[in-house]
Amino acid sequence: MQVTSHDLPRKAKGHGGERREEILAHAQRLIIEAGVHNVSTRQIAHAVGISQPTLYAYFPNRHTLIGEVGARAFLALAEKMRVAASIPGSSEDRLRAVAHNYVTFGLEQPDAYRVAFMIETGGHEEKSSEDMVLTAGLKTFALYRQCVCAFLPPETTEDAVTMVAQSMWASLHGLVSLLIARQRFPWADQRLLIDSHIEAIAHGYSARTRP
Amino acid sequence: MQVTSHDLPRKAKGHGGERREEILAHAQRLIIEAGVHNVSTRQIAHAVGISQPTLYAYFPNRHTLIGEVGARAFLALAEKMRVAASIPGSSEDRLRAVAHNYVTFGLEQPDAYRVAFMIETGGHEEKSSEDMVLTAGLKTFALYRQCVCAFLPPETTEDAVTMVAQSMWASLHGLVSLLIARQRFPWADQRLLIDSHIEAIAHGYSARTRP
DNA sequence: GCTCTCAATCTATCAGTGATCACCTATCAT
DNA sequence: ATGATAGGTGATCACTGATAGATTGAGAGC
Repeated sequence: MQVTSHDLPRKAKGHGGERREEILAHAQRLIIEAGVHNVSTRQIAHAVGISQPTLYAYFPNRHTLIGEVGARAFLALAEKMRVAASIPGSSEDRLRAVAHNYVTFGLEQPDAYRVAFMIETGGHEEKSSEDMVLTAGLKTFALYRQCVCAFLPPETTEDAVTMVAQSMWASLHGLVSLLIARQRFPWADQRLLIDSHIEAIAHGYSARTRP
Repeated sequence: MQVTSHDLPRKAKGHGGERREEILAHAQRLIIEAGVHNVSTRQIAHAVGISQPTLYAYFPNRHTLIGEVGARAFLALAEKMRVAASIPGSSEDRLRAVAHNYVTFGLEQPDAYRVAFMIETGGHEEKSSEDMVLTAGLKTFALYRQCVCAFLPPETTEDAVTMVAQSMWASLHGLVSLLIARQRFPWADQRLLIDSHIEAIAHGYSARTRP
């Protein structure tokens, strides 16, 4: 739990934004190291080398700060998916690849994933914070939706595409979040489970040629 | 936020268990009313009419107390699924009914569901607490697995049944947890989405007669 | 160079949290 | 009646997120 407290001098006049970035970077690191619930504002401040109240000059509250870290995790996920979305092959292959990268991201960076998806809004719903994650989420979802769109028959309506994409995403999220949150559950062989899950998702919405 | 502080006298000698039940009942109520993160040990104690340290005579820590509330929510969910699992019709109908009741439970009692499924173990993994939820979870899962087993071809191996059941459950959980946690996301029509999701889950693992 | 301004940051402090301690006190078997 | 003990307490600890008000220092204008 050794945290570096460099104690660097204050930022120049117009460069408060840099501090902001530093804070976010350290917050992300600490969260990944120790888990969301085990990181306090004081720890973050100390890691950055500033006093705790200074955080509140950059973020209205802890929730918003964590939320922004989550939003960035979302974008990292989007990047991983974007890579998979541009491999050669059939649209189904790409969909599978995207799904695979999605799951992999969640399992490799469980706390980033947790922050992005499993953060509980305390109920007060402070717009600013929630919107931040929401916007990032929408951006990432749009990317996923595109893959789904290419996978579905061309005559599918926009609304139908959206619905299918949301359904598929939910299925992926369900597996990842459960694997993360319930590690001691007697899961089937993880590799098989993931592959089978992704296969079922693709098959579930493939042309329902019910004779 | 008015809480009843009856201030009833102490329990008789062998009846500490009753207090325990009272605590759990009030904790559940408060959690459902205000959300998991907005309920403190002091609030629970005050609602029951005892002092805060007394809680620690019945539960080793807050996490365990909340965990037990979650475990009970699990059992309530199991009961709802059990009802759906015994309706007449085909095994596929029953599977759908169970899935529907699952989703409904989550949406109607989001905080019970949150406690049961979305509680973050702080990482320290105190066996007692985690096992409690895990045991209840296993019991509920076993029930679901039974429905899945009846739905699958009789020659399916035990391991395969387990895997499919876990995959299906994960899909259901994904939808419920996302609908709960991201209420402001621009979801498709909720009724349609749920029906379509359940349909896709069933179809995803139906006989893959790929010609 | 000097000074003034204001962003950047600090110290001090708040109320509330989970948890622990040493200590009462009512009940019950004897 | 009495002693053991389950049941329950007030005081307190270390820590949390958050706020108020004072202070520092970089840069603009002169």
